[in-house]
Amino acid sequence: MINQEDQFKKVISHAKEYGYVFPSSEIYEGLSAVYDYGQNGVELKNNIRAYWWKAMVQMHDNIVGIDAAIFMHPTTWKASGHVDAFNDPLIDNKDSKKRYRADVLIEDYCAKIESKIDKEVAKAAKRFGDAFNKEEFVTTNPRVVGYYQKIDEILKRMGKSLGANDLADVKALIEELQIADPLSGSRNWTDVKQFNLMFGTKLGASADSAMDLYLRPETAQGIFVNFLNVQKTGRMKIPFGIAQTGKAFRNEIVARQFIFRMREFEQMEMQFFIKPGTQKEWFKHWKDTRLKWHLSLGMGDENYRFHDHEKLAHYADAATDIEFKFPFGFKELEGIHSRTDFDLKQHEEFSGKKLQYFDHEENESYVPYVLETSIGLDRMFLAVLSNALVEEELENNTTRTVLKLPAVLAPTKAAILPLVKKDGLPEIAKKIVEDLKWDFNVVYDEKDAVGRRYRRQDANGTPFCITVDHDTLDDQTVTIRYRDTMEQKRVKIDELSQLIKAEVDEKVWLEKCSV
RNA sequence: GCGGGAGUAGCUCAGUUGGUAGAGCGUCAGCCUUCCAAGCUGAAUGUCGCCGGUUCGAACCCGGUCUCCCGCUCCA
Repeated sequence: MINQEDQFKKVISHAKEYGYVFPSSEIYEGLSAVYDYGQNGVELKNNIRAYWWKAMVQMHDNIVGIDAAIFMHPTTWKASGHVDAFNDPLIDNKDSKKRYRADVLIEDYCAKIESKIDKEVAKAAKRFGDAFNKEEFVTTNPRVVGYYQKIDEILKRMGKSLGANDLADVKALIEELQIADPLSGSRNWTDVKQFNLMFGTKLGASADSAMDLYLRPETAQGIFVNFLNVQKTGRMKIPFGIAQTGKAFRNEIVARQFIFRMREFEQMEMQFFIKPGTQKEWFKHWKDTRLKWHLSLGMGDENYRFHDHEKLAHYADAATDIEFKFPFGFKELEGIHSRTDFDLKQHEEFSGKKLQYFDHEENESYVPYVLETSIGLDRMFLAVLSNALVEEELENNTTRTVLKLPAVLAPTKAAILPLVKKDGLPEIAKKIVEDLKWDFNVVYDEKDAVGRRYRRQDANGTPFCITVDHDTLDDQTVTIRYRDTMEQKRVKIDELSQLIKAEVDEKVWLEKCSV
C-alpha cells in the first residue's frame, strides 16, 4: 500500500513523463506555480472543457456562452469588491513563525475589550438586580464608556492607516496595544506587508498616460458586465444562464500542490439569472445537476462530497463546494454559490447603468438574482489524472501502470498496431489509421513486441488497441483490446468506427447523468 | 513569507576521505516475428539546478540564488 504522498509524486512524474504537464520555462529552472500542458495534456484539457460545455451550453436551450476579455475596465474590480477584499495586510511572528492578518489581530484585540464590557455589564446587572438599565449603564459608566472610546479609536486609526496604505502605523498600533501572538504570547513581530492578490499591469505605451489594469482574478465579472448585452441580443428570458471558460490570475501568497493551486488557472463557470426569491430551489437544482455531471464520468461516487460554507463571502446567501478526493485529501473542485443580486447591483451603482430585467409575467422590472457554478478546469484535470493512475498487480506477478481515463476524455482514443512489421500488416494498419483519424485521435505504432506496445498505450491512457494480424489478410477482421480489462475481441474493420464511437461519444457518457 | 527536506540522463536513483560521472527502466536504429513490458546487436542523451568562492583540481567543501516537496498561513 503506497501512501498518499507517494501517490501524488507518482502522478506528477507520470504527468511529465507522458507529456501531460511540464513545469513552465523548465530550461530556465521553471517559474513558481506555473505549468504548461504537453501534447497529451492539451488534449485531455480540451476534452474536459468540451464535455463541460456540451453539458452546460449545448444541452440547455436557456444557457448561452460568451468569451470575455481578460482585461476589464478597472472600475469593474472596485464594484466587485476585489480591490478591497483582495488586499491583505499580513504580519509574521518571528518567534512562533505564524502568520496573521494584521487587521484581524487588531479586531480580535477589540473583541477582547468588548468581552470586558460584557463582564462589567454582567457584574452591574447582578448588583442592581431588577433595577438594572443596561442602556443607561453602558452610556454612563465611566469604565465602560472608556472601553468603547478605546475600541472606537483603535478601529478608526486602523481604518485610516489601511486606507492610506500606512503599514508602518498598523505595526505601530499592534506594538502600542502590546498585542501578542495568541498562540505563543510573543510580541516579536515583523513589519506588516501588503499582499495584493490581483496582478497589475498597464494599458498604454507611455508611462504617464498609462492606465492601471488588473488581470482578472475571476471570470465571473465578464459575464455580469455583459448581462444586458446577452439578455437583449439573445432575447433571453429569466431564468437563463451565461457560461464561459477562460483564464483567471491570482497572485497567491502560497501557490502549491502542483496544478491544484496555480497563479494562472482556467475556470469553467456559469451564471444563472433568476427571479429573486427562487434562489433556494435553484441552488438545490444546480447542486444536483453539477454532481450528476461529475458522477457521469464514473470516477467513484465515494470520491465526491459537498461541503457547505459556514462563513459566507460578502456576496453570497448560500454556498457549497463539491469536493473531490485528491491524493492529498478532499479538496474543493467546484463551487456553487447563490450570489443574490450583489454583483449586478454593484455594477449598477458604479456604472450608473440600469442592469435590470423586465418580467412580462410579473409586469415589473427587477435586478435578477444569480446562481453560480464555477469549476476549476485545472483541478478537474488533476482529479481525472490522479484518479486514473493505477498500478495493477497481474496474475503473472508483474505490475502494469495504467491510466484509466474515462474514454470520453482520453487524449488518444485508439492505437492501431500491426502484429508484426511485415507481410503487409503495416499497410493495412496504416489504412485503418487513415480512415479513423477523421473521427478520432488515433496513433500508429509498429515498434517492439505487441505486448510492450499494449503497455505503452496503457500508461498513456489510450482506451483501445486495434491489432492487425495474419487473419486480417483473409477475413478483414482485427482484434480490439480494452485497456481496463485487457480483454480482446475480434471485429470487422468496417465496424471499428461505430464501435469506438459507442465508447467515447459524449452523448453516451452524458446520458449517465440522468441515472 | 517562515521552518524542514530535496535538486545528478526522459523517469527512478547510485556516486567512497575532493581527482572533470554511472546503473536500471525508457528512447532511437537494426536483427528476431512472437497477442500482454523480461530475446539479440548497436547508439544517442548530462556545463551534476544556477552564480560565485576555496583548491593544482569541486557533483562532493563554503556563500548566495532559483525551483520542487512537506508543515504553518491563505483560499471568492
